[in-house]
Amino acid sequence: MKLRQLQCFCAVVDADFNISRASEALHTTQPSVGKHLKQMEEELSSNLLVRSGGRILGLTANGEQILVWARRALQCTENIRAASRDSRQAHGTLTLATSHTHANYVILPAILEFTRRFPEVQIGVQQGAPEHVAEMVRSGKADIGVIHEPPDLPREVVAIPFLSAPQCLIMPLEHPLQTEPELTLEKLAHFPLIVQSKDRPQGQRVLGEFDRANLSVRVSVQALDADVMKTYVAAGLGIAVVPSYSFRELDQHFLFARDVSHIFEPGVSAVILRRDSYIRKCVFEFLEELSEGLPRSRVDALVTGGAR
Amino acid sequence: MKLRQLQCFCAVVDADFNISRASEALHTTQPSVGKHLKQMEEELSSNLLVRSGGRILGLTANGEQILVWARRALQCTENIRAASRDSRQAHGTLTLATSHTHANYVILPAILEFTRRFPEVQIGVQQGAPEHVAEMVRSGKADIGVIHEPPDLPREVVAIPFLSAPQCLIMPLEHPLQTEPELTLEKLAHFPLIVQSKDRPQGQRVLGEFDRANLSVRVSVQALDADVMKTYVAAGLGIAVVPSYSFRELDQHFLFARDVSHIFEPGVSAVILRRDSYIRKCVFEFLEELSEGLPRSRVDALVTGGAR
DNA sequence: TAAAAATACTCCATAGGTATTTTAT
DNA sequence: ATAAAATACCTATGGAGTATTTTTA
Repeated sequence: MKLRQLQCFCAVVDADFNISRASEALHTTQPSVGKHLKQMEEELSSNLLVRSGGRILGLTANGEQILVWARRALQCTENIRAASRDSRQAHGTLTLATSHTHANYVILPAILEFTRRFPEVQIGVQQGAPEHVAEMVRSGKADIGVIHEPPDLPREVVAIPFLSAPQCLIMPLEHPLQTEPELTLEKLAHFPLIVQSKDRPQGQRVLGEFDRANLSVRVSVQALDADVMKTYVAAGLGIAVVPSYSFRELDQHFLFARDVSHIFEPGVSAVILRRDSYIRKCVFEFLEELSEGLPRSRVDALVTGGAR
Repeated sequence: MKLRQLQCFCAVVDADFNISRASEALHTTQPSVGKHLKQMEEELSSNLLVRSGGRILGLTANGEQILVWARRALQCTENIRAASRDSRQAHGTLTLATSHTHANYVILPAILEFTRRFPEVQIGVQQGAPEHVAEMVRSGKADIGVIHEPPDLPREVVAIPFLSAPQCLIMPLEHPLQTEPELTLEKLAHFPLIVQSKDRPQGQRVLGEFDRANLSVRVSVQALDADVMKTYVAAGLGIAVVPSYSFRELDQHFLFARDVSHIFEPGVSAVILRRDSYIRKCVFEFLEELSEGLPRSRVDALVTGGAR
């Protein structure tokens, strides 16, 4: 068996069972790919592809199984190359995919410290919705994803929680809730609320709490990140629940914040990493910078088979 | 990169960094292996092996990492071959590794039904201590391991619990505990006890219960399996705690059994499978025969990355 | 008839072998 | 002095390409 055979096999599947197109993708010729396939089937003495005359229609049951292993084998060789590249020079670009809120508050200190220690490594920060972040990590376009308590993730990816932040309620200065002796869900429900869009974990969590208590609440604006929410709250559009880390010293000039961790579950942040991929040294460095709870040993164990 | 290169690299590591011996293991020549290594290092433009003059002393840091991926890649190709072999004919031998007790009681019905449905597949049953069973599965000498609530397992292996059996107390006929209105740990402690050796999960569980209650108990015999325990109990050497499935209709002529599930935790049986290996169709067939709780979908999910 | 796969044939790279030299215990 | 790795050199396989035929949608 040759790696080239596996490569051709996967390429043909990826090219919708068109050998000619697969050969283009591999920068080679149609007869070459065709021969490799034939040879592979011969070596394994079993049919991998369903052929009807001159055309290929799909995979046999056996072909389906083998495709999985072939992909993994190729991924391994990719990882070997990546590991060597990484061992030669620790330069390159570290790509993070995250939410606006995390980019702005949670990972900023890590980025500052990381760039100080490894000025030769460029950092790219991509932003997007949680599913988008997960997809970027899955596809390898990002090295690390950082998001709130992830929804269901593709299995090629692992989430490692590293931060649990209490929630706080923010309101404009002079707001009646500022002096309210004890905050309850009922009391919050009297005021218009600014929340994250319902498809974000943070928005779901907050609205879900009202739902569960059977309280109807008026949502004045759906925003995407804590900064916008803060701006809107300061403008008097309503009150909002945000993770405590997003309320800064400076914000006291416009906003008043009160702890509501007795009402809302803390927001859990997790890093997302691709399984079964080589993870570069600089990724481990960054993770250790991001949180004490992400030492190389733990991350390694979770990404590799360990306590998956 | 060529699979042969990876093969040579792994072989050299396995041969304690002796190229000549590695070449023998690969049924080829020393210059051939040497050239592959050199070429691989060249392609990756990084040193994998620590050389001192003409000798190889060990792996570089990078070599260590790459070894892992190389092994996996080769494992994948092995799985591809296995999958094809399996798809051609579902014959061959299915090897089970298990404890005496499981062999005798738990898996017997599955074996009967399996051999009826697949007479062309031979079944080999190996017996051993739990660690031994796990090792056989790990090394590929057995397809399936079946043991009691496993201790810590090598990570190349997964345990899937599929049976939880209440414990029962067995005693000779006419034994005073037979008419005792309510069984307690204290009352059991008055009689000599026959237990599994302390290094077996079942023995640990039973003795642990007495320990936790700070009760001293006289162990008359340490046996290895439920059959021997039953024989000894019938011979009047003491009482014993065994999984309920090991008490059969026929045993009533010699023994009396009472449920003690309120005192002892149920015994959990699990199948042990190798991770990251191709699993033959007949293995899935057998598992489905063994328990309704082991459908292919679940097993597949656990053995592959899923909820590891 | 057009597009895709199979076939035929050529060429060259290279894997693998033998024989030999170099190097280190 | 011995054992192991590197080097030199040879051979044959097979991988990649071009050109062509076959097949089917």
